[in-house]
Amino acid sequence: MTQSLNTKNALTKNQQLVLTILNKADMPLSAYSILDGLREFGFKAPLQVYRALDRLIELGKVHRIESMNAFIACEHSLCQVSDMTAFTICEKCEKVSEVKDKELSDYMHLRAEKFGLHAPKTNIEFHGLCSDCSNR
Amino acid sequence: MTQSLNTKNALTKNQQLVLTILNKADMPLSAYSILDGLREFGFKAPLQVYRALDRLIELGKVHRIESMNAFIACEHSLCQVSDMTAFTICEKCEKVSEVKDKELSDYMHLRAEKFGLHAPKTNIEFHGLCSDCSNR
DNA sequence: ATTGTAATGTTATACTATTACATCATCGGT
DNA sequence: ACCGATGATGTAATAGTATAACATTACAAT
Repeated sequence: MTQSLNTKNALTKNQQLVLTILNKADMPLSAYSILDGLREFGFKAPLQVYRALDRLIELGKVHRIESMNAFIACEHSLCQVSDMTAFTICEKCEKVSEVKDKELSDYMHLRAEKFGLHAPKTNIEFHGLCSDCSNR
Repeated sequence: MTQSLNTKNALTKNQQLVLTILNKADMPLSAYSILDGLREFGFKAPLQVYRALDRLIELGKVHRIESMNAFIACEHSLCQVSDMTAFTICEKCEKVSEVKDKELSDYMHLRAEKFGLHAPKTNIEFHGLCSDCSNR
């Protein structure tokens, strides 16, 4: 049996295109700016973007920045699915950085269970001034 | 001098209406469902809702549930402005509860500074199964 | 009374996301 | 090789969320 184009983890063409444009960007992109960026590769409708994003998020390769309605490529590891994501967001320059912090992640997991929540997936968004902006 | 209708903290009529409908609801409401609920009180346009929400959020009386594009009244205290908000969100019954946890809040503040973020405002959204739903 | 400020009203428009349905490709079993 | 199931894709239409721009009103301070 030949390997399926999409057994479990391989990305489809559309997913690959969306991931590539997100990896190139150094900031979160909106779904529609991804669409515009991919028109030259044949994208024509928002759904093509949203479908790819859904899958990439499921795989942990992309995260959604909830407070911005925008999407960013995972900066960490081999994109394993994690139960916690955290981001710092500068209110001035809008720089977004993903935070990976095992201690924070463990702490959050404990907290969530303390609150009676099972199988938690936690998202944290820190809004403030990044060090560059606060030094100016 | 008579007290201004809106010196510093008093709410305007529109703000009061929006806050009231949110207090009555036991779940987050979208801006447009707030609008619909307030048509009988003369609301006609989304902006009336969004403007009131902006102010109420500024005052800490309302929070935005980022992952739902919806709004919920603050359940705590005298609605003082806090630098951290946290919510548990059940993926099954969609119940949303605000969490107030001084230890968590302090911890987050330390973390944010460790990440080099100044004047942080942090939002946490815990997604999972609430105890009711996970017991079924 | 005049004026500055904030709140409001109103229309139009921009931005974000999903539904619905048609088509195509691939895989597994016969 | 055929068939049917499944998943990916394409496309159009529509639903849902949020803001821009500008006109108007209310009120308190001078």
